[in-house]
Amino acid sequence: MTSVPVKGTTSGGGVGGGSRWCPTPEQVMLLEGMYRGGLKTPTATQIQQITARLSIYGKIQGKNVFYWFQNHKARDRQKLRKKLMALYQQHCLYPPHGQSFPPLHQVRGVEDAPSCKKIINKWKVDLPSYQTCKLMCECPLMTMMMMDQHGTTSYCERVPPKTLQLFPVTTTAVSEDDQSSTTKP
Amino acid sequence: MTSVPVKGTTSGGGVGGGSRWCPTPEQVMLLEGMYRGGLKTPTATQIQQITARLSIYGKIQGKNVFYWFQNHKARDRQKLRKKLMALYQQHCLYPPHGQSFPPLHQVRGVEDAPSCKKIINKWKVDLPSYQTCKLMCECPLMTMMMMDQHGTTSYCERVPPKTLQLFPVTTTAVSEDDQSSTTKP
DNA sequence: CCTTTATGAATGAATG
DNA sequence: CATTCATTCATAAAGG
Repeated sequence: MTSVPVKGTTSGGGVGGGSRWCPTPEQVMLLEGMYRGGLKTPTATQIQQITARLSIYGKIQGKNVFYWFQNHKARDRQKLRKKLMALYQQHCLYPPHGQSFPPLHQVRGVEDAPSCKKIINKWKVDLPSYQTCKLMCECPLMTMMMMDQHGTTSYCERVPPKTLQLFPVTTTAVSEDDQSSTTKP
Repeated sequence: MTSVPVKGTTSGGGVGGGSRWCPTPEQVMLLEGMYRGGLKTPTATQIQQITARLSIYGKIQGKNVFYWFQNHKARDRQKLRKKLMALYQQHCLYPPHGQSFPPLHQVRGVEDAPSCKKIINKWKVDLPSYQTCKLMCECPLMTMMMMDQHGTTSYCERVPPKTLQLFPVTTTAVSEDDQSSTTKP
């Protein structure tokens, strides 16, 4: 697997410093290692240390590390949430009467679009995504869907490992994953 | 990061599966309809529903819908911004002092910072590019440039026309450098 | 062929 | 934290 672009141009190399941080493969690798290792939300101190250590591979700032973890975790959860939602819909929420799906209606062209604002509200008829997720997370279904979500989920954070570990985090071929979309070559 | 496809070219062994999502005309039509109808940023739930509905026209996944809206809006905005910029330059308002332009998003400076939770405040030395745009969008000039897009631009969203200065001259130095102790948890 | 354009995808950076 | 924005990357299609 070829690695990331690594491209020599643009920022990465630490040009005048106008662009955004472009992590080197080494940095990414290390960051991911830490993340998988369980570090999900580094403290200020940790961020500093990490920054220092990674700086030997390329220009990097504390905020980069900070954001990296923020984003990584967020996207991780986001994916999870989406899957849950999909499953949830597919399993529990059938349309009231076997009809297609309730909320969405043909929003044809602009012509008669009934005051956009309305539409938006119309669609907004969903339940708070966050709460929904929370609730759903408590439902056993979660187990199912976690199945294909590789075991990036580590122990630390929140509840102490004591509780339980749904799956043996066998460090499967992490990466790639995604919604199994169109298997990337 | 988790991936780094980089797939050289055509997956040799990759199943004929397919690379990325290729929306069918029907899907595109519906998506555009919704977009024009006012839906610019669907919620997670909406994405799921849309996905379900569009799936009868062809293979599609939640993330595709998500990205579609994301990109569509972004590009829409980008074009708008460009036009505005052009008009802006061509007409009135020259930079206060022969300087170039108000950097739409020049983030710079901000050196590393140790603080944790509040790190953000530390590097928060840039100017709000988004707001700038917003302000610009509210300027009457907008009307002009919208001309050639026919009604594609939905009439909803944002605030109603109002007269106001094009640019925030409030560049009040943010030199506030007091960092006292920032009691960090 | 090689550039240019359009667009799906990914991710760094913010904001609230 | 969840969401959103801006940029950038990777490709496929279109045009010279």
